[in-house]
Amino acid sequence: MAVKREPMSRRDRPAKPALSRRWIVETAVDIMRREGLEKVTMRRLAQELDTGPASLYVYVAHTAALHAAVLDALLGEVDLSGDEGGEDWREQLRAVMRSYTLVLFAHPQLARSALVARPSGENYLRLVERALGLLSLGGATREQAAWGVDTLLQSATATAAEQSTREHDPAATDDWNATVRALGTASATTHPAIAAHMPALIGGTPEQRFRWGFDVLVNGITHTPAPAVEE
Amino acid sequence: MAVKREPMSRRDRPAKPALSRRWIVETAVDIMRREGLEKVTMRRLAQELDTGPASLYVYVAHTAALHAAVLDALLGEVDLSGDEGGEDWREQLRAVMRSYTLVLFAHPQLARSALVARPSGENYLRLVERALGLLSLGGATREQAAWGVDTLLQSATATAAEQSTREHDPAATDDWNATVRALGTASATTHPAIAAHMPALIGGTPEQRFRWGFDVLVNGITHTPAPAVEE
DNA sequence: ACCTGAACACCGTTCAAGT
DNA sequence: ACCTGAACACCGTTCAAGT
Repeated sequence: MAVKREPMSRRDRPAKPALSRRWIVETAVDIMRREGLEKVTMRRLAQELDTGPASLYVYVAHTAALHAAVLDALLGEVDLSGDEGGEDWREQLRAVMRSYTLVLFAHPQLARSALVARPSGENYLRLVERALGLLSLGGATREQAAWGVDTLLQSATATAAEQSTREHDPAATDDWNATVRALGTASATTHPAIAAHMPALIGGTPEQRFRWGFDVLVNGITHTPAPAVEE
Repeated sequence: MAVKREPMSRRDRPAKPALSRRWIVETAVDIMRREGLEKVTMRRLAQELDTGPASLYVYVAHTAALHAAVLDALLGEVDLSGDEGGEDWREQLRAVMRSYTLVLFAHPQLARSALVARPSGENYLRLVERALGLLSLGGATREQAAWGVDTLLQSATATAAEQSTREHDPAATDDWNATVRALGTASATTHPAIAAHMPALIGGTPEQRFRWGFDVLVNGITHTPAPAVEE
């Protein structure tokens, strides 16, 4: 007996889920993992979702908001435990910041969008919460901790945005080479200080730079008095 | 008697100068001042120069390089004297960094492009030269000065990139509002540290933040030992 | 060497019209 | 309320062909 069945076409592949913000963002993350953030466009995403670009605007205000949502999803990968750091608040904070930096390094173009559109998703809040707690443990005042978290995250984000571009964008590599060349050929007579600082200006391993940059900020944050902010 | 004359059309307005990198960049700066960096596109620029976009590629490798050239031109406006600062190296450096920050704040979208494509023009070199000199005066080692300049410029640039977006881009204002709202509504039970740091997290005048941020970095840079970089 | 027209392969966003 | 087709107004970059 033939079984009565629905027309097959709809069942050949997993049914196309109804449009929803959640599903849109998941698909966007997918495209980013496979092809990079520059392919996460409204048009391309719509195509992947089997609809027209106009449909997305019901759930996403504009492209920047889409990228911000992708970023927050990625921040879910940050290890907030600070486990490697042991008991010391400073080492734990270092581990958290290292994890944050690594996530951004692994997804290059995202760091850039974080500088432009400050994230505000759940994973971002968790990260801020954790960093505030660790700085407080280290004896930072309320203002020092609050502004310090800002500075730490901004610095890590900016570093990732700079470095990442260099690694993945051929054009940006040119720019970096141009900078190195420009610094290198600055003559000792016209730019004596540059010449005198030369090996250091372009040297240092990424790990050395990360460690020093982190220590600079934490030392500065905990030792520089901040004015009180009123309610 | 009728005077014999050339066809007028060519003389009605200042003769169209021959294409040259110099003239291209000047025109680009012009468009940016009038309409913002987002209008400085290859196509728009070519139109302004009365030619086709393809012609520009003889002088400019790609759009990012064009924006980098515009940025370097703008950096000519930075006051390197540090005059307001008096005799103290620290106050002079603060004045220089303040001037740099103000230039970027005045030309918002440029800061963003500086983070992506590191500048390497003459004006950028002068700025680095000056900052290195002042940090050395303050007793920084070669490594501290070299890496410190990087950090100072990066921090100022990132701050401008963040703030500037908020001021000029309506969408970015939304994002900032979203962040403030997200931080503000983080409940005391799920995010106690955020709640505890609340007025400070989003508070402080730009001037307070600038001063504190600068002091954090300078204190950190001069007090944090850096490993030696070999030749 | 320098310049160009034309083409290729894309974008974001809006809006009137449909369900 | 949600979804869509179609349009508007743009992009960057390449390349064969010209001067």
